[in-house]
Amino acid sequence: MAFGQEASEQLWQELLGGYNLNARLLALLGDPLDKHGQEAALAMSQELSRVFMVSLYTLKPGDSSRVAGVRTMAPETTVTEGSVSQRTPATDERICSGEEDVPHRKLIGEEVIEKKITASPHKEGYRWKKYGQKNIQKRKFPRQYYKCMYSHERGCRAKKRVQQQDNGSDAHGPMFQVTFMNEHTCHQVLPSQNSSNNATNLPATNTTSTMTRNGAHFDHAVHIGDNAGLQNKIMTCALTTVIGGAPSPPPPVEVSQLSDSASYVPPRLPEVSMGLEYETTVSETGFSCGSPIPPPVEAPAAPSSWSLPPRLPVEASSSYLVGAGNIPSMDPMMMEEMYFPCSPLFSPVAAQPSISGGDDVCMAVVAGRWYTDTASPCPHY
DNA sequence: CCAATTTGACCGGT
DNA sequence: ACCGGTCAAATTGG
Repeated sequence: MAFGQEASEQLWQELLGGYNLNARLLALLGDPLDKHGQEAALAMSQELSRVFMVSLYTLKPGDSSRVAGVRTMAPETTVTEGSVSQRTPATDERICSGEEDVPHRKLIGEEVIEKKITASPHKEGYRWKKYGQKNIQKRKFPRQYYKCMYSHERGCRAKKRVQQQDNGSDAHGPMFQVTFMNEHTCHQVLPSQNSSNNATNLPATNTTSTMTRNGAHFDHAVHIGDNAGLQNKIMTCALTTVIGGAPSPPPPVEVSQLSDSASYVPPRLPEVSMGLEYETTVSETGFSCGSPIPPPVEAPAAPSSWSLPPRLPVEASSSYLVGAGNIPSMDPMMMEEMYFPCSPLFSPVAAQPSISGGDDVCMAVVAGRWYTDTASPCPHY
């Protein structure tokens, strides 16, 4: 299987996100769960399944094309084109965006970072400011334009466009195409960051609401700490376990480790949809707008410089999946059914009615409880 | 009152 | 001239 550098990196990030999410889940399971806790745990578990599925799709020999077709399993599950293929160059935008009918318009100085189809276009972890809305030819719904909240004060050029799919409305609700442009450059430490976002909160339980006082868009927000040392520690442990076949899984990340600036947060937390929105707060080091690109991880080397032992990681890691033996040879469609069976118990859709808050209400998890983001105009989709 | 959103005008590429 | 993207004044809402 030709494994491109981009694909490796995407896989790497996907798995990092999965590992971190599992650490959160473990932390959450450390205490007796109330109803909200169970819901959160279930959502995390489902998201983990998604992470593994996407990763396995990516790894599946000679079947990378299937990856791009991983269909949305839940209203807020995301198909990230960038995660399954190359990042989308602007010149390929039409093809990837389903805008073949729209004359190509060159965006000078705009680099398309990622495109994805999602039911939750505002939960990828950044704060955005809406600066425009436009009816687009042959589009049923207007396109919305956002730029980074820190575009001015930090000169961040990151933008995103949200386009509701004309036919994207399936049983799970409307789907949106989200196009991200330009990397965030707003992750610099902000000395004036208020101290209310401090390290006293806990992860899984140490989340703060994604709502801002003024109701600005604040998507699911796991903010990235910069402690490469901890990342190294975690990843070394994880890989030692996975690749080396250590008898026990890597120790869970200490809650305290996750709760401060040293916390490890995945480069791009897989969209913990299902209403999961985290904001791992950053303390004295200041606030990070959150870059999806992780700081360099020293050990192991970056994905581009190490080769995945073919299939071994998959098989090894699959041991952590309940009932997921022999996955590498499994047909992808079977995998979908395994991880997202249509039963009410496992269906992400059915599993979250109580936490979805309805079609137009954004939810956030704070200390294991669900909060409604009524301030944010969770676009009346 | 302030900050975010809305929306019509404007700009520039095609 | 058309159309998508952006700007900025007006509006809205907490």
